[in-house]
Amino acid sequence: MADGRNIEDNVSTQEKIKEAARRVFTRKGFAATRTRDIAEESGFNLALLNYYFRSKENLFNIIMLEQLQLFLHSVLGLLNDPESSLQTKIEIIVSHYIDMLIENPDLPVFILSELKGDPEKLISRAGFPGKRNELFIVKQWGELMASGKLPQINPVHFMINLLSLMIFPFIGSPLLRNRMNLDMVEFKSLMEERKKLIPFWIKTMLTTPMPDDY
Amino acid sequence: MADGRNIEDNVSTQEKIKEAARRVFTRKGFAATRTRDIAEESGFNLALLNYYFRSKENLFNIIMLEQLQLFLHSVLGLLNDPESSLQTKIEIIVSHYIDMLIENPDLPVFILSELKGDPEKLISRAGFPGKRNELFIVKQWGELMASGKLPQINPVHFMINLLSLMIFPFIGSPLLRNRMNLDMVEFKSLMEERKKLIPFWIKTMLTTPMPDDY
DNA sequence: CACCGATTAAATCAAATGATTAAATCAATT
DNA sequence: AATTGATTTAATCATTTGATTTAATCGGTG
Repeated sequence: MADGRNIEDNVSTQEKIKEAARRVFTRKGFAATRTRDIAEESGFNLALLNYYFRSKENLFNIIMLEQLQLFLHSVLGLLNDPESSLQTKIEIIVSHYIDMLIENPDLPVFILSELKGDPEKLISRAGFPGKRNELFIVKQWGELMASGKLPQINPVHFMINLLSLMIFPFIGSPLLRNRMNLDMVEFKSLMEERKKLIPFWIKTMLTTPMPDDY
Repeated sequence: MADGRNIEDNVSTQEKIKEAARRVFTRKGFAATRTRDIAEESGFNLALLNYYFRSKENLFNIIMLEQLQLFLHSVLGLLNDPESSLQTKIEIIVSHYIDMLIENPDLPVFILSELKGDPEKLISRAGFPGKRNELFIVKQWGELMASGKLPQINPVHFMINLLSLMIFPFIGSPLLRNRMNLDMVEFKSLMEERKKLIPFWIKTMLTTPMPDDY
């Protein structure tokens, strides 16, 4: 009965198709994806794709929006939390985000290669937390920097570094694994290590003043 | 005469077509690229594409191989130099590589999204310097770590961090610029700053021992 | 049983696309 | 002037691909 063909079930199959579409789209990108691939991957047939979703574009937009949420929300959401200290904020974000990336290793390449050029249109449609100066973590960082002997570095560098150290390994995973002779198990183990290492690195980067000859 | 139509000139136009192909391919990827786009971009017509290069695939493989050289050689080549110290090696690599990325901002996404899955076939065709344990810089790093009080961290992390901090900003550029309210000029200026910052960060990461509670 | 939405199967369309061809033009060379 | 290779123009082909349609089937509900 859980697999029958009643009215309630169209939610389930519709969801199955969406899941299949997500897998194929994130693996191959929009242009390289054939609607027939999605149909096959879903276990249903082509006609049913257009029965539920009217077009490839439409289906893609739905997927993209959800994946964009997944990609941005956990980071930007937590980054905006006014409760936690800078240090714990970073620890939480890194741990959560690396877990998410291990579950969705194709996500970064998908987002960043499909978003080429005009992110505004899509992003604005999704009500994400604000830009640079609205982010609470930037305010925290600004106060910390103003207070003392921290190196005077544009806070944007700090954000870029945090994202780089978390995300890039997954983007470069195939090449890195090849060049470094890593199998998937070793790679995942390294990523687990980075949950602790990255917050430490970020902290030392922030708190170590640059010598004069730099 | 430099623009006439003699025998020598087919080198020039063949090169122009390849350049056009490089631009379109790196901007849109293989699947989204139409041979007609390349023709238009090159200023020549479709028939001439197949006159010089027999197929889209063939043209793409030529481009991909060259771009792969560009993407890997400067890093892997310099990484293997036994002459320079670790510190200066890093400084040189970062400076050169960021310059190259400013010139070719689409290169990382292109390489890393087209290489999905099976890098071996392409990479092996290009005789690149060796893998993990053959790289001289890894030996240097290993000696340094064995010698003393450096944190005991897998050297692979060090490589990953170096590449992450250099490459990711260009991969995430559209999104970063959008979220951080940066125009292209500010972005490039930040990347220039990073030529000095990244070597410093890497060094502090390497030489700062982790406290016990980590 | 009769009805109904879900789903399939198969055929088909129209457009896009990679590739090829043939004839013409054009510029330099001989 | 004749030759030759580069390049264009335009037409055409075969496939792929997104989309639509129609008729059939299937399973649960009333």
